[in-house]
Amino acid sequence: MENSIKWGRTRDFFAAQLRAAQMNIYSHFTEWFDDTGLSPKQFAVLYVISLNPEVNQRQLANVHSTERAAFGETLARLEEKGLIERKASKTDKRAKVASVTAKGEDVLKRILIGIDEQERAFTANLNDAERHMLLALLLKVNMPHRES
Amino acid sequence: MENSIKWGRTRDFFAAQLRAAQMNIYSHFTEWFDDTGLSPKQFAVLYVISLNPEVNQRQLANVHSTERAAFGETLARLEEKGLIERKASKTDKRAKVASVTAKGEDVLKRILIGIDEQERAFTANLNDAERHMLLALLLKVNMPHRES
DNA sequence: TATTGTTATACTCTATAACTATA
DNA sequence: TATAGTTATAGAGTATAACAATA
Repeated sequence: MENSIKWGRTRDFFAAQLRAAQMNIYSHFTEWFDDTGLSPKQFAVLYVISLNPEVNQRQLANVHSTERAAFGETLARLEEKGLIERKASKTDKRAKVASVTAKGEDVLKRILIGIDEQERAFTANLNDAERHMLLALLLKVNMPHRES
Repeated sequence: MENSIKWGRTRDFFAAQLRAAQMNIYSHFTEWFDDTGLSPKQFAVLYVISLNPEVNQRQLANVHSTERAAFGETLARLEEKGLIERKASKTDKRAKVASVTAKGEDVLKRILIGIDEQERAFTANLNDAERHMLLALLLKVNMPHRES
């Protein structure tokens, strides 16, 4: 019964395979780093803030291809967890700059120590050459390209 | 200023690149097929239903790796749009089977006609060999593998 | 006038738990 | 007892529009 499902061309569609891969890595990541309570996006945001402590919210939102309004919510969640702090920019009173707290640095460090192993485990079906190829192809796809 | 953002290892992480790719194709798909009002997932669900009109909701949910409760909501949205119908199974009074309406078939047809062009446009940075390679690698990653 | 961040609003997707009808 | 589907609840993520403060 379960085996009689017809898939048609489902497996040929990038949209479907990318979505499946993204859901899988989301689950894998949150399970692997369960103690931190962070999602892949929250980790990425925390990581970029730690590298750019003087950057304002709009710039951070741009980096993560997210609207200002939605991105403010993401930052609010990180702030509620005590992982970042926000304060007014010294040079522009409209802007806020975020910085990672000591607790945030600790969480970040734990993920950075484990992330390579986590990603290798996630891509356990691939050998090293395939792993590098997949990452390179994803980067290439994600590069901005001319509108058709 | 915008250019001084430090990315660190962000571009090395599968989690970040898969998430970016999935967001990009979601935007591209919904823009390309704006007149249908469907998301990639809704299209995939509609497509699988059209191929498997006698399959119940639990089986459909399994195909799409979604919990029964959440999947019921997805079907409810398709039903509200008049693209599918649900009726009780003849063989199991607990179960429901979904089928695509005439309107649903029309929407599905429009997407299926354009999907190859849409996916080629989305992967405009890749040549044919790279495109096939990317899809093959995604399929391989998405294959179930042993727990470590 | 334009920009930064916020608030309000809305929709999709995800999950868990408890419920009902049936098997 | 177990299963199919629903409802209730919660949270993350996404987006648009309107607003106050500032540039």
